[in-house]
Amino acid sequence: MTTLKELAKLLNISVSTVSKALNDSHEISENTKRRVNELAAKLNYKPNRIAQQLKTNQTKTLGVILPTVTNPFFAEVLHGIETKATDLDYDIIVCLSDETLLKERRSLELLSNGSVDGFIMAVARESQLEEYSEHIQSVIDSRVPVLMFDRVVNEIECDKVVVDDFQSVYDATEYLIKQEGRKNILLVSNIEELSVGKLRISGYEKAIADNALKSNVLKLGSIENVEEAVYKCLEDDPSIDAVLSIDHITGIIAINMAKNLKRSIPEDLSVIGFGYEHTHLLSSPKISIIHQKAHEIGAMSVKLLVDSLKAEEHQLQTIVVPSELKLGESSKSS
Amino acid sequence: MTTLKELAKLLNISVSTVSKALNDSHEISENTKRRVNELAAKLNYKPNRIAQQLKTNQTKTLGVILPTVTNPFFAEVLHGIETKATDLDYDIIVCLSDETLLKERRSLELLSNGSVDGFIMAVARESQLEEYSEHIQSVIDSRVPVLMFDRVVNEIECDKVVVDDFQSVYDATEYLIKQEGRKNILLVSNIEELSVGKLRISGYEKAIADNALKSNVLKLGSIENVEEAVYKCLEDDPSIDAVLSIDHITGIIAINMAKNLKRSIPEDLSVIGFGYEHTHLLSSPKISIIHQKAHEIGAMSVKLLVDSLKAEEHQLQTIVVPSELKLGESSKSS
DNA sequence: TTGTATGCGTTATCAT
DNA sequence: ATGATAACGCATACAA
Repeated sequence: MTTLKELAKLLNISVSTVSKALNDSHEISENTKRRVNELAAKLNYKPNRIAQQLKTNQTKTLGVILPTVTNPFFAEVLHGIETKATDLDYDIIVCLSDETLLKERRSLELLSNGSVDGFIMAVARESQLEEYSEHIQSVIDSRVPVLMFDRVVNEIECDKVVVDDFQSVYDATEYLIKQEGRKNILLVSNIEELSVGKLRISGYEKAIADNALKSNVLKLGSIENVEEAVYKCLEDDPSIDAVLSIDHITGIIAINMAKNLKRSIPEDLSVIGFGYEHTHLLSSPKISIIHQKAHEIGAMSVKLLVDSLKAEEHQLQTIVVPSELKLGESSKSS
Repeated sequence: MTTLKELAKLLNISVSTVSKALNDSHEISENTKRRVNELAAKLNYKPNRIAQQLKTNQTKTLGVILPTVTNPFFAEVLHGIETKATDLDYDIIVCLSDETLLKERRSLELLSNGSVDGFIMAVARESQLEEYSEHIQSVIDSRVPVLMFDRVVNEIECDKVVVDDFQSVYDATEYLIKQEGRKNILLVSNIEELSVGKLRISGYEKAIADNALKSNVLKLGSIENVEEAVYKCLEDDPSIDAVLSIDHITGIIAINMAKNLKRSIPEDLSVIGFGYEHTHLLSSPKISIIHQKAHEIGAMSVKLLVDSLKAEEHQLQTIVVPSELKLGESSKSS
């Protein structure tokens, strides 16, 4: 790697002159600038990023801690984060907690030594179950800003970007009832123990209660054979006329099982699930989804965090990114 | 952030004594070590990573450049990379090229200024189509090691980790012919223009030729309505008794379309696709897949790159990670 | 217009 | 056993 010192020596001028020339300082003569820039270009000089970071005491890097990246929701959030960060001239260091408290904690500790200017994170499943968050508070106390998205800890005061979990499911349930005249809506879930799962189920329960219907919830979080469970549930109760899945997988399974049971979709049975960019491609008929704007969630998170990094006075915010009901072929259009 | 200097001042000793004490140097008295360590713990001192990087001239960070992360293959590779890197005490900076040459090039340039000790990358679709790779060669020339996985540029000399694309598809085709007695195998693809796509198709063609059968290839790369195209193809030719998809999506579509056409799977029609961890969950019957060991590919890549970083003399290698045919319910067991 | 000196936080070498 | 000094590469306040 070429350094300022090398350029200076080759040109027989001082390091600071070279530095100023490269930064186009008005103190430097055009002639010198030209000479410096030519040599720099020739030797492919690039200012050493590490040295700059040490000097300016900022890394222009964000720490991103995700529970997993094989879940398409988080994959798409990551895409949004990466795109916006690149836009704003930030790098991202990515850590995966694998849904464990241990790795989440370790990553936070390891990176809060000046490696990053701030964190964007969604809390690991285990951390949520154990309701443990001291490791996160500790980072904030050490004055490294943290932004939480999707899965958040209410007790911690920090910027947050969340989905309208309650409302979107409430609305979808209302849609099935009011627009499609469904009476027996089965809610299917494999994430009932997560904060977002609870909110979504509440949205469903509220809509069901508001319409004086009977709640019907199938929790699959700890079940081995999900397909079989869904199949049996549908088989046992032929009066079920709609399935509302609150995750990105059980909705598709419900469609497949319903077809195996010879139920017509959407005539006999409507199916709505949660989904992302290409979810609908994977089912026939194409599944209707509550589309979480995952990309946008990621982008918003970066924007909010970087804004707070720049501002000296910052008001903590919680931004709600509304979801959108995207009708496919697995439910009737109104 | 607490620094050595602050500790030194509080303890009325010199910076270098503090540094040595914290590094458990034998030159320092036990008593001093104790005092220093206690204060350091109390103030939550952590050595500034950036300063260490500048000093040692290594970042312990790898640049990871992926075409996309919403494709489950790359998501799982990323998981493998992250896990192994954490293991070996490396961080990863992740960039997404979005399949474009522009972003790939930009990321490479931006990070080859001392930000990372080496790169792990899969070439963007656009770079492959345009057969442009000077930006990669240029990084290597500047003495920053690059490792390519999956989608590689043959002309560039560097470490590589690849899948047995040709062989795995050859074997799967043979399996359909020999074990299941299939005669009219339709190959379905939406990645025929990529290096890996070409290799996979060659594997198929070879097996077909070796068995004196008729080749039947459906290329969907630029098609709008994939479902319709697959449906029509199956409808038009009832003699098709097997589908071999070389990507992770068209196999599932083929199953759905075949069911719509009332073909029995696997009695009338076998389906084999490419897949990853949870692919089989998304179809009924569960799809048989050529399972690319994506996680392992990521882990191997990190190991190979880090090894080369440590060695002063390094022999370039190309490692082939064999795939595994995992039978689901969409093909007959032998 | 150019050059000198200083400091970012750490570590290593060389005194004391 | 402890401390002073230099160095990593860069940027900037200050001198010349």
